[in-house]
Amino acid sequence: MPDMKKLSRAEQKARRPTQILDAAFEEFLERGYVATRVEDIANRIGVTKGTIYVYFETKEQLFEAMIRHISVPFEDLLASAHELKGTAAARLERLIELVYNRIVEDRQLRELMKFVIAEGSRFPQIVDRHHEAFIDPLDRHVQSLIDEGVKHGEFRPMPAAFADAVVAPAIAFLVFKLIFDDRRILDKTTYLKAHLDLVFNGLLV
Amino acid sequence: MPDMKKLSRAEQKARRPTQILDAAFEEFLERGYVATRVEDIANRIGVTKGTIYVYFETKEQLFEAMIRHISVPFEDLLASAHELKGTAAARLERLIELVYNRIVEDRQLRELMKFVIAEGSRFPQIVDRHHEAFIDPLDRHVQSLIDEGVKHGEFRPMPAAFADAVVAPAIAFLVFKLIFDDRRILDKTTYLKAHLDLVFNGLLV
Amino acid sequence: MPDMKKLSRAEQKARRPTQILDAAFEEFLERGYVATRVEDIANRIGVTKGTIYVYFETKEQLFEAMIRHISVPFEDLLASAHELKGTAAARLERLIELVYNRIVEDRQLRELMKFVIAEGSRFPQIVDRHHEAFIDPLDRHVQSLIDEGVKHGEFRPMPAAFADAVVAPAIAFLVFKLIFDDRRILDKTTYLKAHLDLVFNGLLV
Amino acid sequence: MPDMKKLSRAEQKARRPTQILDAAFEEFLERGYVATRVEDIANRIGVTKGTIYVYFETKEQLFEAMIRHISVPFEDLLASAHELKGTAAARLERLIELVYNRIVEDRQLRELMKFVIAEGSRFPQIVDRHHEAFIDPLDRHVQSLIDEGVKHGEFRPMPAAFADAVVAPAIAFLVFKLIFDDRRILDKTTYLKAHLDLVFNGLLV
DNA sequence: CATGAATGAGAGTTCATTCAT
DNA sequence: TATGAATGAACTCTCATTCAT
Repeated sequence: MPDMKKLSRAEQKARRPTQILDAAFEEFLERGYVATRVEDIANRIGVTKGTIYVYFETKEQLFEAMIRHISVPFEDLLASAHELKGTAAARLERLIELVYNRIVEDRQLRELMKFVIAEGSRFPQIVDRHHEAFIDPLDRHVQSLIDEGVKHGEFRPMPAAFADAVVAPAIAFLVFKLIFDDRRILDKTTYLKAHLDLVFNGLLV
Repeated sequence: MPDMKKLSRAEQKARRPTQILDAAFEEFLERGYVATRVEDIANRIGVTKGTIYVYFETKEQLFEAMIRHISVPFEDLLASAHELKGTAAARLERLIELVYNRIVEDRQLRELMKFVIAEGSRFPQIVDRHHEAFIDPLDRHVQSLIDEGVKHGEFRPMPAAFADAVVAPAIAFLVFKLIFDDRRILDKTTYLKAHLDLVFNGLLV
Repeated sequence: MPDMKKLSRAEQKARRPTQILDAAFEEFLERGYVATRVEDIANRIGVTKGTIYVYFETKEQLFEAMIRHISVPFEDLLASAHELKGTAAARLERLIELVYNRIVEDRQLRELMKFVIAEGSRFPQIVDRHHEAFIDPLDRHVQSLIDEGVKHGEFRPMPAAFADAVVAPAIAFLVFKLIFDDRRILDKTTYLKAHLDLVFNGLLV
Repeated sequence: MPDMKKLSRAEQKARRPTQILDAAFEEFLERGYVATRVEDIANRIGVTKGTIYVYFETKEQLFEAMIRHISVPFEDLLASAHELKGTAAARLERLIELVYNRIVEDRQLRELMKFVIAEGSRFPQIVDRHHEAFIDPLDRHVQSLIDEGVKHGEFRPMPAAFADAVVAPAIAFLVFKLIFDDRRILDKTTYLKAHLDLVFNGLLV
């Protein structure tokens, strides 16, 4: 029976990096890369500046590590998507739902987009990585569902880049959540319903 | 024949504020609010940093003035939209086209979105102003076109927030242009075609 | 009958220096030499910075000119003192009264002492000039009255530097007025009475 | 035998604040609050400007701390005065002597008066504090000695504010020492003798 | 591993002074 | 004579980074 109450020194030590990265996430988010002080990150977990430098060589490397830390890719989401059964339409609908759920539940995913936009010109790698890890896989999966639907006669033939258009409302939803945060409440259910209705029915009679 | 070679003091002075604001736009864009040095803005137009302070009291006020400077609202675009003739569908299609054109042509509009996201927590006013001046008017106009189309039997009845979903792909297009800038080419025509196809035909057969 | 209402341009011009010096006095007084901005002095008389430099080469020279401007020596006071009649005691009493009156009435004299103390190490000349123009003549005159009184048997023989001690309470009164300005009211009459009583009666029975 | 050559970190640290305050005293004295550069204070003790900010938040707070640092009140002097024996006259004479000694020996006390006059309008607290800690206690003590002397028939009845007049020559002495510093030598003995002679014998035969 | 005193390279801002108008 | 745009040096304060303990 392991003792859960107290962390041994070794465990403590092992958690430090994660602790720092979590604190860094909050601080960098709130103030941006340049305005965040290493000391604020340290204070947030009750250590001093120097301690941060024990684990990370520079503020820049800490930022990059933090980005890697919060970038837990869509793998699981796409894995779930692959396991779906049913028509292409049903599976696409379910996938879109999963994406909305993820956007609402995973704050780090949302804020990662903020870092991509806000710090993208300072840290170009994160832009590329973000595209490779999130946008592109999602796009491909949606496109393959569309292609399948078309092949099976479920969907009509579509122009190029249609997957982008299909996914776009979810992206816009994410961006609005980012911008307005808690200032304006965006209701996921309403938004999702409108999105699905658009995708599956279009506008015309 | 007037002497065109040099600007008189008076002319020079009249141009200074605009000149500074344009330079500020470029610098703030490239490095963000905090990392931009007032001196860089000054250097960009060949003056010294003191000169900036002749026209703007603080870096903060300069930033805010710059944001106002680049926020030329959609008024003209919406005015054009109001003058459109034809069915609701035709007018909606044309409006979406106009929006894409604007996104492609108006770099300042695009980058304004970047400032909203990146500096929104430092300058909350710009978030609200952006919503009032851009998002909201566009949304309302689209919604009124939809309502009209529904009334005339052109469009089927739609769930709430449908206008958001209809506009969303344009927003996503803007955000992608922002993020990838020149790193990845986004073809407006392809994107627009997919968007319109989605809106007017949905996905299903 | 001269037109008093408006100053001609020439008159205007002739007054400028005085106007500037008066404004300089107020500003330098309030903030001290270093913290006073040439622009504040200009604003006070409704002109711009540049105008000050038409009349004075540097801020330093302006300060020095201001000091000279407000240093209207004791000549008249001492002249009045010379015209006094009566016993040495009566004349000394009257002189002390005149000094108190001057301290109370002549704000510039009082504030000159402040400049001497506050800016003395930056402008050593004003220290010397102040001594020569004010302290020393007064001291000498008091000393000569004392000597005369001693010679006539009015006063007992006195140790060296007695004039200083006789004048000292007036100096202290001035300094307190300077320090407390309007924060603590110092009543001239009470103070003067105590001073004269001390000088003419001492403390003992 | 302890190693005297170098101070340990801890010792160094403990001394820093005092070291800084002493250096600040000298610099502020020489140039006044506004003209003193934090860097000069730092250089004086061989550290860099950043170090000052480790111990004091702003130049203003440093100045105020410095004033508190040099304001070691009269408590000991008044305590000594309370222990005096003898007639009221003898005790008053001794008190006046103690005050002169203090003025001559305690440079910080003298210069405090300079700060009160020169920076009083920028730091009004120091004016009040100075009055409460120095002027007022001294005045009260002198007044109580006078009252006692009057009660015992040693002194004749005196008008109001007499204590001020009795103390005034010492204040004037202090102010002159301040103004002329080393430019003009003021001999304490001569001055004190004249002062006591004035107080105890007045001017008249 | 953790600390925090110290550094030093800036960055924002101010202001005396100049000079073309 | 008067203006005020422009300059540039100076000054306060900040903060990533180092290193002795």
